[in-house]
Amino acid sequence: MARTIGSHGPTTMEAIRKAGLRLIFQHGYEAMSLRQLAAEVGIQPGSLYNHISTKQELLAELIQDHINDLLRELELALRDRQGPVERLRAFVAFHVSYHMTRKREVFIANSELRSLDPRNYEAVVALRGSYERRLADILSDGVAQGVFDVDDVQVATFAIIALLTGLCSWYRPGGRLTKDAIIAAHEKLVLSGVMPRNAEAAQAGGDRAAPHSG
Amino acid sequence: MARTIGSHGPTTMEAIRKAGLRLIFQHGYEAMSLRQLAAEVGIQPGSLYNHISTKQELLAELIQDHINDLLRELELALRDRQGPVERLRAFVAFHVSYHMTRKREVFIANSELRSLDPRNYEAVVALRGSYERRLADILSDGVAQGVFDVDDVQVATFAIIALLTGLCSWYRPGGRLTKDAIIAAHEKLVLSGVMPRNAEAAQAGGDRAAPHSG
Amino acid sequence: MARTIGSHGPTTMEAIRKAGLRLIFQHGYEAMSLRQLAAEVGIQPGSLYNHISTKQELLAELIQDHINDLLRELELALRDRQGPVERLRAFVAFHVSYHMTRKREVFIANSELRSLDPRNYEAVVALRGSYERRLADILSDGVAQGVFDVDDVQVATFAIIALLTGLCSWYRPGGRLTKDAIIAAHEKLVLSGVMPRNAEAAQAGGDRAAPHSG
Amino acid sequence: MARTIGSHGPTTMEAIRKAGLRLIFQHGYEAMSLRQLAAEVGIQPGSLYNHISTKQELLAELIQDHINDLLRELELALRDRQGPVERLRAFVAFHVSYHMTRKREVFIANSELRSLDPRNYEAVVALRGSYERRLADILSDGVAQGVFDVDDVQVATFAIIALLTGLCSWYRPGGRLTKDAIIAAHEKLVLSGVMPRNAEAAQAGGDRAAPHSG
DNA sequence: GATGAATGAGCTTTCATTCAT
DNA sequence: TATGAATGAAAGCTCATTCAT
Repeated sequence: MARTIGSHGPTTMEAIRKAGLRLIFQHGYEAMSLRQLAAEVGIQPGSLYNHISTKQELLAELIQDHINDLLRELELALRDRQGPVERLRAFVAFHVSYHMTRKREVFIANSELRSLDPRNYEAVVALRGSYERRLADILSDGVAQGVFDVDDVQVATFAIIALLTGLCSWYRPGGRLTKDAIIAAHEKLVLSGVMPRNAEAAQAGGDRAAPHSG
Repeated sequence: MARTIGSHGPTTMEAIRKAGLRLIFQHGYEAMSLRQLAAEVGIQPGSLYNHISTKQELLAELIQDHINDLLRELELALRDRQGPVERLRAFVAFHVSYHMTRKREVFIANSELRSLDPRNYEAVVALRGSYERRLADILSDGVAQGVFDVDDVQVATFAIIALLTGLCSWYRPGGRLTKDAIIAAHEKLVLSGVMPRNAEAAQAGGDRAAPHSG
Repeated sequence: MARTIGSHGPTTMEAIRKAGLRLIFQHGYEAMSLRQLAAEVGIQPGSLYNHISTKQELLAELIQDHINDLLRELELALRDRQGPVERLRAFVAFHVSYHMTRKREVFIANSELRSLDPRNYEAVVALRGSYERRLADILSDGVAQGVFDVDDVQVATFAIIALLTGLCSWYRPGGRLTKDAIIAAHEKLVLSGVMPRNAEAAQAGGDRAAPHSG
Repeated sequence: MARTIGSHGPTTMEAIRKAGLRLIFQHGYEAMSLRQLAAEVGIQPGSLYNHISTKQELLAELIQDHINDLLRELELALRDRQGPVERLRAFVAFHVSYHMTRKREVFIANSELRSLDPRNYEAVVALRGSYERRLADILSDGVAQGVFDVDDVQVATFAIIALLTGLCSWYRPGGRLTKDAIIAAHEKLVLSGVMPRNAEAAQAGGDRAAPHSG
């Protein structure tokens, strides 16, 4: 508990991750220098290497941890949700909500993929693929059951994820809209987008009190 | 093409822009070195400065030119289109089509904004704002006329643009789907997303033979 | 011919080689920093890279050039020399003489071999091998003709080269002995060492049971 | 052997010396990092400092201990040997034998002298001088008694030591020749080299006008 | 005696940029 | 317009060493 100069113990690694997240989000991975990072943390550049093995590995870790969290939490969010409509609604609500609270991780995981070396790149893309597949499966089920009408499930999957992820680039906490309003707006856009017109399919209704609305 | 080594005349600048586009798309602005760029063009690094004034200005020019083109061509695409529905359909078709043919410029203009210095940044963001406003206006009109039903025009604007722009990250020419099929899929997603349910709103019809479909 | 600041043109590379030779001789390759080298030459560290591709390649070049020179000049020194005795004498005189005038190159080529990366190492060792073979051939011929008497040609080859090369570690120009005296002393040692004692001089015999032979 | 990880007690120092010897022999003093050394020993870099005071002092100690051993054992090897010829033979046999069994120490003591700081350097060079003097004395005695014929005792001393020490750079245990054969070969070379050719063997003469003698 | 985290200096190398030729 | 050599700053990383625990 001494904590004399600079930071100590397990705390330092946490500080590095936090500062790294911020700096990469702000300037990009290539543009962030380890000198900057060290200064932010309050240690000497060389001291970073007591905690990370490489700038590249720091990036990989940040991205991989994020994607693992994302997958794990998606699992929780979808547990107990039945039927394509309810599951899609849950997916949207979860995705938007997660992206609002972990904007930086999400942004980095999307925009700095190209800075990963091939080995790390493959690993992350594989994980991301399994996230996308969750949505694709929901859409496929919906199409099969006739509750969704989409020309191409693949295209719709990419489009929906892009739509939802776009949030990161404009959302600021404390903005004009409440979290729930934002979630509701996206739910409506997405659900309308994939449900068949004219039929009264989506009973929608007031019951869609968002998960995560707490 | 032709003029291989030590290329000269007006061609050199064109070669620089082309190579710059490719390299920035591939590696990112920060990660692209002028040495790489010069090598790609077939000249010495110092010779670049006979054509550009700064790495920063090269980026700014590439992005600004792109956004100007985008705006100009959008204008053409919307000319003669009447009514929110038709105009939205035209917007989507134009945006998707443009993004398919100029993927690199689009991607750079989105992802390298943060690398612009403040002066250039402001200029570009302003231009981008006026592009977004075109879509926002269409949506507002549609809401006013009761043909669109969106919770929040601002959110919908961002969402639609993100949805459409996402295309750049997966589209490869010669893929599974034709250009027209991709355009159609996006039109359907977007239009459905913003048109009110139950009413038979979208008169759709065969007339939507896509602009740019040539 | 302007020569404004720092050094220019082909001269710089020559200055780098010269300074490199001196510094590596003095401190060793690992201990010589490119900052030192650049300072010695009168340019910035980064500017070295306009002339060399790598610290490693500089070393390799210095060593390789030396060995090539050595081989080429040995060829000249042996041309027209007939018979093992005369050829051995010429070899010794040449080797000693060369080592006195190019002490630094010789020393580096012997002591910094281990700092070469494998590719360069192989190349240099091969060249060195062909230098050694010249001596081995002379000895073999002499033995075949009965003018030399050595137990093992290989061992003798190594021993003679070591003997002669040892010169580099004590010779200073302007010392107690003239160049010719030094050459003469070495010729005598070597020639005597390999020529048969016509009488029964070394009674050798079983009594030389080695100390430490246990 | 045993005591694998985090080895402690008097053993650790021994492990450090052993590993240090190996690493310095292999990579050179400058190129060996204490991190490498610690890893080899199985402790953390910082822990080395419970055993050594400085990287420099470790080197000095290794070299000094070696030279002291060398001197002590030479004393034993020469005890009871009478007469220049017998003493020279004993010297050669001892030197070769010692160099075959302690190749690494010998090599380091020769090649890393320049890495010693001035104080340590002086001390070691003084010890080495007294080793060389043993040989010089033998040669001088022999010349005085007329059993040796050398042009210059100093040169001969250096040459013989270089010849014998060269062994370290090619000898590998288990090679083509037995230890005794190697010793015999060197004895013959050296003894022949310094003993007078009873006849007019080396006619020396003016004809040895050296190439390069210009 | 060992550890883990820190320091501060230094490393090789790359960078954008300049400029005389 | 192109070149080749230079600059000055900075990059990622390694080093010997220290020291509280």
